[in-house]
Amino acid sequence: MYQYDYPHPAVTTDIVIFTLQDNELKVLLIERSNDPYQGCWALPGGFVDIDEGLETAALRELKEETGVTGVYLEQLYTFGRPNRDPRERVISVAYYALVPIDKLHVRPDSDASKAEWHACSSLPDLAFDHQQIVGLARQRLAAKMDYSTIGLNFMPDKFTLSELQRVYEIIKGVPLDKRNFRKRVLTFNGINDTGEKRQAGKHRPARLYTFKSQGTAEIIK
Amino acid sequence: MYQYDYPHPAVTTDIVIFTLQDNELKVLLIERSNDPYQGCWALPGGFVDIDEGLETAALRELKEETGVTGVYLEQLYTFGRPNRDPRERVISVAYYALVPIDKLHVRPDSDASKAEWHACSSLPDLAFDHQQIVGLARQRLAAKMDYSTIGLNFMPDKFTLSELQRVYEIIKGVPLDKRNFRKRVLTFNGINDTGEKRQAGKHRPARLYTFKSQGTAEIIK
DNA sequence: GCAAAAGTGTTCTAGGTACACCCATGT
DNA sequence: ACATGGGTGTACCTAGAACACTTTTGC
Repeated sequence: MYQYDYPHPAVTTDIVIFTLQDNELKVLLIERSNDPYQGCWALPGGFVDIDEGLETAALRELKEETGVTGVYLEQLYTFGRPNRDPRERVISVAYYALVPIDKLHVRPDSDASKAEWHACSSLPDLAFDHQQIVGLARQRLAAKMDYSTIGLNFMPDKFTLSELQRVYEIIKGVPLDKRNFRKRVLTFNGINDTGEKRQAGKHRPARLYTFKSQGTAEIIK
Repeated sequence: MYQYDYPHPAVTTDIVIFTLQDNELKVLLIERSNDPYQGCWALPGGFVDIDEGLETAALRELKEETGVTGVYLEQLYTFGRPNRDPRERVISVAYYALVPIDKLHVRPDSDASKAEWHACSSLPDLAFDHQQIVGLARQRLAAKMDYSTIGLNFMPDKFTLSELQRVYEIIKGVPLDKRNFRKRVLTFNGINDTGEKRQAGKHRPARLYTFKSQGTAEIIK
């Protein structure tokens, strides 16, 4: 039992974990095994330990839910509307993370009966105010695609420029011109030509590039 | 006495209140009358009531400290490093506000022995991690000046274009071209010519303009 | 008539957009 | 030889930057 002179809220982190799969932007959702909202889909997250930093808590959740580390993580917003949780006053510090396509090894932990990737374009009803959290995260992601290198964090260690262009097209939802796209990304010198090529199908092999600073998002322009 | 099965952190809001005075960007600081950091300068702020929204709490602090309402307020970031407060685990949701030059009627409340405006260029040592909070707020403000109408929230109800230009020059720290500046702000149709003029000194009177949507920051460009 | 801030257009430059063809490979 | 995606250059257009003089007022 822990006692305080004044009532204290509980503090959680919720984390919006994005990835790209099958040409779609997806978020990781867990099916809640406990009340409230039992059986309902929700964002991974949980209570912040009393001696644990906020980002540390988010990284812990991320690792527990997807097994990945060293990815792009950013604080999104703090949600604290009274009654957003029926149990007690809960203030949630939301984070969002970008997980490269090749790094995900989802292994749901004990709290969740299952964890699954859901396309952003057709999300189920979500517990609490998680719909709103996902919405804000998508908005932030889309905005940052324009003026930062955030998109590179979706890429595996080695990737082709066509793959990268596809990522931008999916998130922005518009087709891009190949020549202009290449001009722009090659002007920015944060990606390197590995010298290697990858053969995929009956056509010319593509050059492979790497992103120098995985896990970061530099502001450009 | 309030009891919980698991330890709960305390949650506060701290608020960085900016204004412009004497051609300088200033922040409102209070001198702490209680431990910890008694006698030290700190940001206004305080505990979030158990049934109070986060923004509501910030607005309450703002009103208590400066007596102003209806100004631009935005959530900045949530600071939660363990031990940032020596008393107990305290997670602080930081907000920042822009108060127009003519609206401020600072009246320190009981918590603070005094409240004073301090120039950002020469801040005293601050309590807790408040130096860091002010730093982040300044950074955000400077960035938003470039791509939003946030700067208009520093203006009184009626203002001249020269006054507005001066505001931008102070915050960006660089002189601006008068013709280009006027072209840009007049292209954006969120400010209106009142038709009135103001005589100030031995020179031609200046047109007075108003900002249509006080308390907001539209993204432009 | 002079000091002091208000007000007003044009030219130049750079970055973004639009656009079409050849190349390397597998079958 | 043909189908498939990889790779490359130029012309145009528009938004931002640089730049100097006239106007209105008070003293």
